[in-house]
Amino acid sequence: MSKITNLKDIAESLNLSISTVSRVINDKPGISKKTKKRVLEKAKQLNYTTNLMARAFRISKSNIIGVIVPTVSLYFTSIVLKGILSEAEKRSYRVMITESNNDVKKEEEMFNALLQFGVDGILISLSKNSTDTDYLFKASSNIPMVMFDKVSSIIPCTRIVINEEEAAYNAVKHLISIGKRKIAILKESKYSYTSEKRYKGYLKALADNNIELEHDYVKSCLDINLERGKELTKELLNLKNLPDAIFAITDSAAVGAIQIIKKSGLRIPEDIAVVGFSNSSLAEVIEPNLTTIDQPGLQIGRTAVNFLIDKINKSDSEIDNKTVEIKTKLIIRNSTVK
Amino acid sequence: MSKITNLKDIAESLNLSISTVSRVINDKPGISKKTKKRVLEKAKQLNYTTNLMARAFRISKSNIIGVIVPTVSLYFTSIVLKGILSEAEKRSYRVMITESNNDVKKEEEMFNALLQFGVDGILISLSKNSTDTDYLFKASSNIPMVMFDKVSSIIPCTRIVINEEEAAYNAVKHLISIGKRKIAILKESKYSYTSEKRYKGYLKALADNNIELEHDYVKSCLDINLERGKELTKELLNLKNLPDAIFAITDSAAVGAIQIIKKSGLRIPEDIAVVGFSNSSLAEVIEPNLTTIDQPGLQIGRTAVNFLIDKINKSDSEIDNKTVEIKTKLIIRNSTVK
DNA sequence: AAACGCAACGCAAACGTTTGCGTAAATCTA
DNA sequence: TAGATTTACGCAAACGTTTGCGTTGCGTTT
Repeated sequence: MSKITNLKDIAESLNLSISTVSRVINDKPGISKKTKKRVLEKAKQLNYTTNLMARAFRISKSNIIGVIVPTVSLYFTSIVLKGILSEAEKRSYRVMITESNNDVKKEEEMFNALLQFGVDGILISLSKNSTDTDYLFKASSNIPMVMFDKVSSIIPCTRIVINEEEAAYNAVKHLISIGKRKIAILKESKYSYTSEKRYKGYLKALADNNIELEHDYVKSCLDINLERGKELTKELLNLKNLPDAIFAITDSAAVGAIQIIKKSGLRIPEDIAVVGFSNSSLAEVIEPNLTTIDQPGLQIGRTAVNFLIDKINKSDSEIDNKTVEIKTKLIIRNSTVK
Repeated sequence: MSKITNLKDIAESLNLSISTVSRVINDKPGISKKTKKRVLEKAKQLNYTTNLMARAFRISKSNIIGVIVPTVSLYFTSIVLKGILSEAEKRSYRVMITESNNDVKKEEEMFNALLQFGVDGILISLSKNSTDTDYLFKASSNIPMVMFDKVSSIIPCTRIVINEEEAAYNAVKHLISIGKRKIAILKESKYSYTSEKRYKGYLKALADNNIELEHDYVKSCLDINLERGKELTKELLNLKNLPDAIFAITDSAAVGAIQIIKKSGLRIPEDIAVVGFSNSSLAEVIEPNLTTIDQPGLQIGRTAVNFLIDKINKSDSEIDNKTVEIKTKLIIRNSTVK
């Protein structure tokens, strides 16, 4: 453990005061070129690096931003994180990442932990069933915060989202445009934020095209994934009146649906067309390739960070309560058209 | 911005000294039950939370661990991160995550940045082409560090890895056991650490079974992925003497291989069997399902954190230079057996 | 030559904690 | 009950920075 040199070391070895050394390190005015040069040389010689912990403590600004997500291993989330990391690095912020595991209690714990560590701002994607966001409401005036993906409309802060409803609407409209009218949906329970939004888009697309809602075609579960997608699809295939299309609110559920449909001997998309949501890496691997909504995670992450950092550096702490929508687009593949 | 209460606030409102308050907060001895109770009540009333930044600065221990990975969005990596986060949280450490993007220069930058922020230890998976690990060598005696996945054998620190060579050996042995002898490999260039290890396993399996190496069956590229897997497989299919099996050092490359083979009309596994590496989510989606090596990311992440934290809390800073191997297993699916 | 201005630097407090040491009061010992 | 020990607390320094203010010394102005 070789000694780490600090300002004092440099100051003493040059017969200067700590303040002077500090000022040249931070490039503040009022220093002669000569001493500036001497200090910089000595600093390099002793290979000084500023103790960011001490600085952060002193000026109470850490240059760290905290992130809370339900889980890091979901493909979409990991892409958003990549966007966050790359953009944060450009603006020389570091990132502290935590998981809530869709547990509101844990989410609040993480939030407070990040606050205690003195992060300058927080990026959060809410837990799926996050209903009691009381703590967030209180906190929203105390720390810069931006929400992304799973957001709350009652917390005053900026939100980076896609237009879930419109995206789902377009997906279903596409199904209708290829002649389908008996369209089922695989979704989550009504406590899931994004699921409800997408469900609304589904309903609106049906209504706009004079298709009556068939309740048997609406399949919900608590925590959707590939396995649930299979199960719900099995239930659909047991109906006397089969659907001719399935809109799954998640790519993995769509993949599960496709696997079951294929096993049953029905043809995709002729008998049943399938569309997913997210454009994950599975979409081009499953056969037939999956028609889905492209959800630009990188861009979401990047804009979220940029809005947050802008807010951090804006001393006027008017909490702007705006919602930024990132454009999605429908990627048409063989699960809906040959 | 309501005022954040600190030890002084509590002390003054109770006519106590800051030291006393600090001692009860940290549950140190030498405090009467009565004042302990008074302080705790007041703390709760003013909802005091300790300023971790100040504490970290004072005792120069941050309870933060830094992580450097090539990229967070690779499935395997995101699972490792999940393991790291969950275990770190259990031991009340926070995690700062950074990406090197397989750029050694960036990797060193990130390393130094983490040091400057005063992390207590660093978890690192090296860049693919990391040859000049000089900075790590110097740093290894200054900060607790454990490497995982892509490690260096010359840096003195503990390493959490799988036995890449053995895993690859088993994969190829499996191909041989089902009667294949013309076994091709899709790998990366010789500067890729894991690729080289797996290639060695491939070579050994061939040698142990008296199969001569056919140089045309060894296909390399710089940065392997699904697309590269396709290209290399096309080259293989252009040979006059076709291979009867392909070992891809990555699931995504294996998927690319399968897609090309299917398109060519050849049967899997009868004509050409395919085995991948990692057991990613693609493995059960591609058809036929992919035989592959399960690489237990969660466990790797967890053990890496635990070793690191143990080392952090062991004041005797003997750098133990040990390698921990996490067991892998071959998952046999339809890409090799019907 | 006195007065002034400015450039260049030093002093010292402050950020919120932790902790070694000192000390008063309380308790115990004989 | 005097002395010894223990209990319970306070004092103040320290961690490495940043920064407002004060202080030199020099050159410039009348």
